[in-house]
Amino acid sequence: MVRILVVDDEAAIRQMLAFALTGEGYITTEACNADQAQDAIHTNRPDLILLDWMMPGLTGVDLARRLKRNPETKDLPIIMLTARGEEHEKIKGLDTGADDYVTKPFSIQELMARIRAVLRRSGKEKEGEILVIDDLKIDLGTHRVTINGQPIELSPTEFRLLHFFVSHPERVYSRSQILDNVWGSNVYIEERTVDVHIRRLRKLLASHGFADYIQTVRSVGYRFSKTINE
Amino acid sequence: MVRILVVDDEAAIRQMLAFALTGEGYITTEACNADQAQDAIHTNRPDLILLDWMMPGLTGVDLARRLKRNPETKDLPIIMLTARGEEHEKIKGLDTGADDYVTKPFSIQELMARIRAVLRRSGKEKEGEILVIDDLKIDLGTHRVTINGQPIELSPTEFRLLHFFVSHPERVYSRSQILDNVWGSNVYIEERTVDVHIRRLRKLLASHGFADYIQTVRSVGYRFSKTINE
DNA sequence: CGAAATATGACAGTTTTATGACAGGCTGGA
DNA sequence: TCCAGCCTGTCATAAAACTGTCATATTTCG
Repeated sequence: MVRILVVDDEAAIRQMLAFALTGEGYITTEACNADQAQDAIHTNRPDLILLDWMMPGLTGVDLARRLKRNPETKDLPIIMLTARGEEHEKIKGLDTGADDYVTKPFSIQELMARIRAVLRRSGKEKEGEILVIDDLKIDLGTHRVTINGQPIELSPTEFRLLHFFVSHPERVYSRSQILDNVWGSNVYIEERTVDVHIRRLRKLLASHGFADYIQTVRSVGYRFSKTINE
Repeated sequence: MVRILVVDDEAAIRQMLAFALTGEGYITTEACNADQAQDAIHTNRPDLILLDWMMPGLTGVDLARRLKRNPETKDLPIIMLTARGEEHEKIKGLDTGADDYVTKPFSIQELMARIRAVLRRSGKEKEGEILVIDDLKIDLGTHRVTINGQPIELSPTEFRLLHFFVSHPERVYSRSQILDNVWGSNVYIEERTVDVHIRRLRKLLASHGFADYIQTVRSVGYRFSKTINE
């Protein structure tokens, strides 16, 4: 489950990118300025950032520099979107810390290729990763979940939800945070729907003896935790 | 538990904001003019102030300046609400000391994003904090309370109440101050209700060997304190 | 002792979450 | 293209959990 944050002040471009990325199986979040972007990065850390070079207010370059300066965010890969007129080479020389550049207008294929390349370089790619918690294993490469060796059949959404929980254990997430992380922002879905998916996931896990890991934190949200609370 | 003070002379706007903020998990207090605001700031220090720029009497700008001049309040982040006609740029130049500006009409999302951004900058964000007093730990990230490692189950209100006490120890609070801080102002609740919640919290803490920390100060209120008084 | 203030236990109304059912959408095949 | 079957988002409803208030004890203090 790779999450991509799209930062661009033009709604049309954001939407186009979101559409294309979603189609490729990425989860997208949008921000229309640097502030919103920072916000999104903190509440819902993406795996990669597509950043428009020109934006009103804090520009993409500034934001990139700032992110690269902060140790907490400096490993977040950034792909900068630049307009043709802006002289690629010159920009590259600016030492913004971006990991790659794409010149508008660009083809979707080209962008996707670069995204994959950057993700591969940053090691964030899904290949080969295996998450383990107790007897639960999530193999991202084969997209397979097993408990104690026994495979479990999960629907796509269940898989993403479990993946999210396993990679963010112990912390409470509100329903809307869960929606953002698992469904991607810019979807409008009833918050209660999260409950339903939680139930489905719980039922599946329970039927394999892996119960009580998804805990309800009343009036806050849910938490995935090994420590059973009494 | 982040508290936000909303200062605006129009009741409708105050209510709308209070509703939206409460929905996001903030505790809100309202004031309809600068005087009330100052009052509220002293009896119930907020973590952030939403301040209308135009108000009868002392305007938002004046109040902001005053707060920023006072060393005790100068670190309180302020977000100024301005009407469109008021020329953003000009206002920014006024050196009011506000930390950010939002132009009316604004979208709730935008406001929330800016609030989070400002809170983040001021380090007041809820994430990751862990409060400790003796063997009592409150982990805001996982929303978990433990005594000596043993988890305690608290209801939402109990959690907020304990959180408030632990972050404001060694000081007496009247029942109405407690109501303001834990329930938010603009709720109409019997003062005696505080007693009941205190009792519930005491009982829970006592059952885990953490008794006598919440002390009754007769005819004044309650105090959370390590130093047991005789 | 008597008034005032606080602690308690019980309770009913609310709020929040869990569940079961369902219909539209989508997918892969026929 | 059409169909069967799986996914999914939403509801209505049931089930829990939480809360605010009261009436009634207890305690405190002059």
